[in-house]
Amino acid sequence: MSTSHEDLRRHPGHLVRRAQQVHTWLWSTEVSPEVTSPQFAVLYALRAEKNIDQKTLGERVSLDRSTTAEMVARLTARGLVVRFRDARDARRNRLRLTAAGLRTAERLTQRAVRMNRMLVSVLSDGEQAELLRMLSLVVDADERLKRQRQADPGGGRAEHAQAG
Amino acid sequence: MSTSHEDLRRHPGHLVRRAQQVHTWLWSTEVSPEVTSPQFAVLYALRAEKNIDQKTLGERVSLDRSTTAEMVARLTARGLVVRFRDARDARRNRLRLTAAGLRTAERLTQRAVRMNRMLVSVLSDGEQAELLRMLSLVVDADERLKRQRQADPGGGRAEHAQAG
DNA sequence: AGAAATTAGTCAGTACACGGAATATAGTTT
DNA sequence: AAACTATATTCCGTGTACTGACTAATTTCT
Repeated sequence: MSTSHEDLRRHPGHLVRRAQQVHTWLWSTEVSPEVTSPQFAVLYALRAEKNIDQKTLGERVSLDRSTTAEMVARLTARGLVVRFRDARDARRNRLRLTAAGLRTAERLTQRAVRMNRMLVSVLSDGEQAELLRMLSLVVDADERLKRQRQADPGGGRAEHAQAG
Repeated sequence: MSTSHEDLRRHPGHLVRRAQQVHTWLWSTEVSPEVTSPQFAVLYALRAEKNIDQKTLGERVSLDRSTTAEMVARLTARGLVVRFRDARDARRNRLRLTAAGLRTAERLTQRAVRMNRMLVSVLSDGEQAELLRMLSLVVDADERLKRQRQADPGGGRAEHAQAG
């Protein structure tokens, strides 16, 4: 006991990082080695909404402007997405899936669903639902907190009370 | 509803990625902007075990060889860690915290614990324990699967049955 | 209309993360 | 001892992710 490196493994933050690592690995082996999970998220979002701009896309897939731009550039280079300046508002890049992009999105959706089942397959169905619910709660609450603070830095009452 | 971009937000994998994002942000605002969470993990592991080599360190904090090497290089450059060749086995880099590294590790441990409480503070105490338990189960199972497959590629029975 | 503020995107810099190839050292076989 | 194998690290290339500074276009205010 008390080999204190075990403590770390009980920190939610560290656990989440490890969870993401196994997810990335499972994705590359079970879904696709060439299209990454965030790239798929982009294709998926572009399939759902036609001609959105980069900012909106970033919001949909939870990526900041810089990362979104890079990712779109990569997907464009590979012929899965097209990018063109909006005529009405020349600040915006509008985005659209190519035929190949659409095919890829559809093909990988099946596999992604299967992989996600694998990822949490040690848990019972009830536990899986619980995990999903709790993760959503945590993410939504913290994203809310982040937006709040960024809008009003240093202001407002503390919504996140720390235990203890 | 059926605005299908909401589907993504119910994929465990995607949720885990977002969870890691909010964790990273909360870390930088609540624990330290200059020492990152993975860097802290390294310091923490080095505090627990003296003079371990890079490979062992990587195992403790769940990082691959390349990333471990880079991180150690950064921490060395900042004077938090020292790295020296093992006399008995000249392949190995042995690592040790400096006095400053130890101080940093100890100072940040308090804050890390507090931040982790914040991260999951939308959940009740019971839920937090459940989340921790389930995440650990998922991570351990998938890491086991990964090691298994890497040791014996293509062999063995499928331990992870996919639902459906 | 002109100034000021806002907004979208780019660019540069830093850090995490991984796989494959190359290198060096160590251990094992014959 | 030479040949082979295993191991630890490094190096290279790619991709994700964020911040801050900058540019360009639009909107708002006066």
